[in-house]
Amino acid sequence: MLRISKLTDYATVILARLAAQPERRFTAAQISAETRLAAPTVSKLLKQLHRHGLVLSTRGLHGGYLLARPAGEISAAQILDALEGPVAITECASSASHCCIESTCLVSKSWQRVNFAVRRSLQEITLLELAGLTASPASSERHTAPLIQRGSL
Amino acid sequence: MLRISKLTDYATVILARLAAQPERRFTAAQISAETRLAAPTVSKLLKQLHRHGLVLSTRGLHGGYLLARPAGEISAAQILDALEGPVAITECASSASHCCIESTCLVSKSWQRVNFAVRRSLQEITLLELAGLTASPASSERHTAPLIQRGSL
DNA sequence: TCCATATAGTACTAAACTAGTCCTAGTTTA
DNA sequence: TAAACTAGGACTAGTTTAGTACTATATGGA
Repeated sequence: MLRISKLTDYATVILARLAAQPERRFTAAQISAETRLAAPTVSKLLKQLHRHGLVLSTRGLHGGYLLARPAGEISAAQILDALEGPVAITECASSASHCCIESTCLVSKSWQRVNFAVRRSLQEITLLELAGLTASPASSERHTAPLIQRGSL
Repeated sequence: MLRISKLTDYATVILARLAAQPERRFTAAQISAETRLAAPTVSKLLKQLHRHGLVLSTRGLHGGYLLARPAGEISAAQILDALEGPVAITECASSASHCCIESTCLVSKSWQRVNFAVRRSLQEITLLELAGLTASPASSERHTAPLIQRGSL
């Protein structure tokens, strides 16, 4: 359940690598070597991350990639959006009319609420945490917000 | 992102139908007719739900299906487990040795924690809520637990 | 100016997964 | 024993995902 694709996982690995040395400019080949991910895949993912504004790129000789923002300002939700797009939790939600009776769509709406709540919490998780770069993870605990408020369901 | 499969969605629709009349015994054909889902699909899903103990079945003439427990005691997590199995959020987590360097696996572990936290909150959501059968949804609000405790990441 | 080294974008292929259907076996009751 | 059910598995078509290849574009140094 709640799977993320391999490519999204790879992208996180790449971003984590960039986050570890925020000032260094990495070529796709370097990242490939240092993460042991296939070079074409790394290239493809970096292009996609660039298109969504998560990394900065420089072309030409001595070109390469750089994190667009500090790792603490990149959320897990942004990474998922860049890689997987705004995919809904159920397919029925977009074209609900042709297959659903009333009770069906009620169910779909509930799943949507679950999805929305999960998204909101993913916005709270930063690349810094995903990459394991937080010095004291417990310090942010007081900012914790309930992911799913059951009353809203 | 965070998709559930069509079949899981259908299963929820079926369970919601059963939950609406907890004492009535439904045949697969009746559920198919009343939910407008294809009969073979409904059959297949009911068998799967039975195998995981979510519904009771009676064979033979006048047989059919019945919710195994009150809707309030069936969680969204149980439904997902029955339909999609204990799938991890990342594939790498199960066989991490052949493709990952140290930083890679750190990332995978973080995703696992996210997954676990999401699961825990899905355990709090009942079929009653998914089916929209709660009289006063706001009444359960005080039981709300944080889905993702950022300190645990 | 030309060439080596980068990224940008797109198109294509193979593999895996999902959804849906069908068939046969087993169970119960009239 | 026949009719009305569920149980289980196998099979197929369609879609999605992962991975690769190719061409175009940009930069900087010899």
